[in-house]
Amino acid sequence: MSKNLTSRAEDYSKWYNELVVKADLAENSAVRGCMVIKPYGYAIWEKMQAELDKMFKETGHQNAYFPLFVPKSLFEAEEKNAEGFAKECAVVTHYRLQNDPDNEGKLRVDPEAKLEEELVVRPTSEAIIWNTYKGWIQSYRDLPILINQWANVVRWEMRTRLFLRTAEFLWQEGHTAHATKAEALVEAEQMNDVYAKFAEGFMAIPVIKGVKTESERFAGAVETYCIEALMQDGKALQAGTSHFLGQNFAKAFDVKFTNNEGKLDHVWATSWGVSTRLMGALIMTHSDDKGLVLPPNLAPSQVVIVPIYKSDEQFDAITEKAESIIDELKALGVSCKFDKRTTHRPGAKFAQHELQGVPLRIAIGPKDLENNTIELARRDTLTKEIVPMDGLATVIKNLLELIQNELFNKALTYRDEHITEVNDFESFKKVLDTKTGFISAHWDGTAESEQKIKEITKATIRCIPMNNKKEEGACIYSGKPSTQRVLFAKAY
RNA sequence: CGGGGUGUAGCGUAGCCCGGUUAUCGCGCCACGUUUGGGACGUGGAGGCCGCAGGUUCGAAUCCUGCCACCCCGACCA
Repeated sequence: MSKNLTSRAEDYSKWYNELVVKADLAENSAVRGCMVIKPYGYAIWEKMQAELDKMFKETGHQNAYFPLFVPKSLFEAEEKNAEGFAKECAVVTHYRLQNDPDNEGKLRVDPEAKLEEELVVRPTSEAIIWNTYKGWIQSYRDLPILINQWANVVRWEMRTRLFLRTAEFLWQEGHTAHATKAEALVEAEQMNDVYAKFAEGFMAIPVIKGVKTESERFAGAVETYCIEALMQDGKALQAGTSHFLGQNFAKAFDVKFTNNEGKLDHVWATSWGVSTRLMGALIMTHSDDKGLVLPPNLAPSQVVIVPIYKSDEQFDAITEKAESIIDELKALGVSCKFDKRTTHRPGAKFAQHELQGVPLRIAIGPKDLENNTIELARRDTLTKEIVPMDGLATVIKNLLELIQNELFNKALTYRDEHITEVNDFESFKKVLDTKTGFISAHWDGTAESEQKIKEITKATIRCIPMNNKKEEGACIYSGKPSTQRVLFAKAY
């Protein structure tokens, strides 16, 4: 294992993989395509969960839990949804193993233990949930139902990458039921707004809100809202989606209610989700060649204190100082860890905390004891300064807020510089190959043109931005008339 | 599932073409000592069914056959 990460310029993909493993976020497991999320990575995910969970509850949602398995007959009920996910489903066919008579010490599937009906391991939970909702809804008085679940799902992907695409991943999925179309539409848009606010305000990741084209839409949805982020290598990442499902699932699962006029109608639905993929977005938005850069909101420890000492007396004096700093920070709601390991030298600790993205590092040594100062180092800018002990906690608290804002602004500047307006196909291809990023271009609105552009350039329509400006133009591929520009990019 | 590649210590590797001492080196690991303001140094030590199963041979990490696993490129995708 080499000391330094592969640089982003050298091999972005390699940099990403090394960073995930070396920063101790996650690693590949014995199960193909499935990762082990390690404590440090999971702590970051828990920070995301806590904030999202709070935001869901503030918008009136409750948590519940539905089964991992979906009977095949339920799964296939909503045809488009089933068809969309069929190719990547893990299926349980048996419920028992037995000793293999032909192979001592080995087990085999008991051929006698075949299930009457196969169970699909959920790739998403609409089917089992709507089958359940059928029993919960009779009247408009039972609506709306506003439920979220934190769960794992399985999608049998051909090619996987830590956090970005794994065969099993963690996510939350909201599933709501409404009496009217208008209300469901408001819900779907609201949750997309929640995701955008979370990504930008909490994770410092700028996103573009928009709707998907028909071909990119969630299987079974009428409209898919999304937030799209731009990574440092110029590729787009879908960071969250919120679907207006119309009455598709209500019809498939026969979920009807009596409205306040006494008429029977199908229920209107939404579903929305974000996953551990956000970890990938976090890494690829902020981190650098020295490792992870965490926005203060997401850092398991916002500050780390590294003691530098020669004698036990010095160490004791530093410890006393460190503990008083920790107390003051705690009172201001700032988390701080004292790295008093005796097994590593200061240099090694500096390097490790940089690799793991701790936003601020305090070093206290003999000189600081003498002068009543500390050395304060910023992870994002890699700058250091000597700061007096007096009033330190407030300085740190303000600095953390500043870092949070500056990370967002830096990412926003990069993103905005990488949205290029293009009016012909040659320029389109050139921008994709050289500058990369989002391309704002006219499109004739047909799936054919979209598909051709994808085949030729590998770029897809990431979204049609919300409140998109109407503008007359000609499709960059077909030359046919267009009423608005859409955002293209190569995507993860 | 198509095309290419790789399996040697926890990780990264040399050796393989052309079979022949005790399987190479680095990192990491352990012990002791000296160190500690940017990834410490010295000395000593532990760690290997050379992917698995057959075969050829006096002798196989090396040659042959079969199998397995993983990686990369495509198709698919939160």
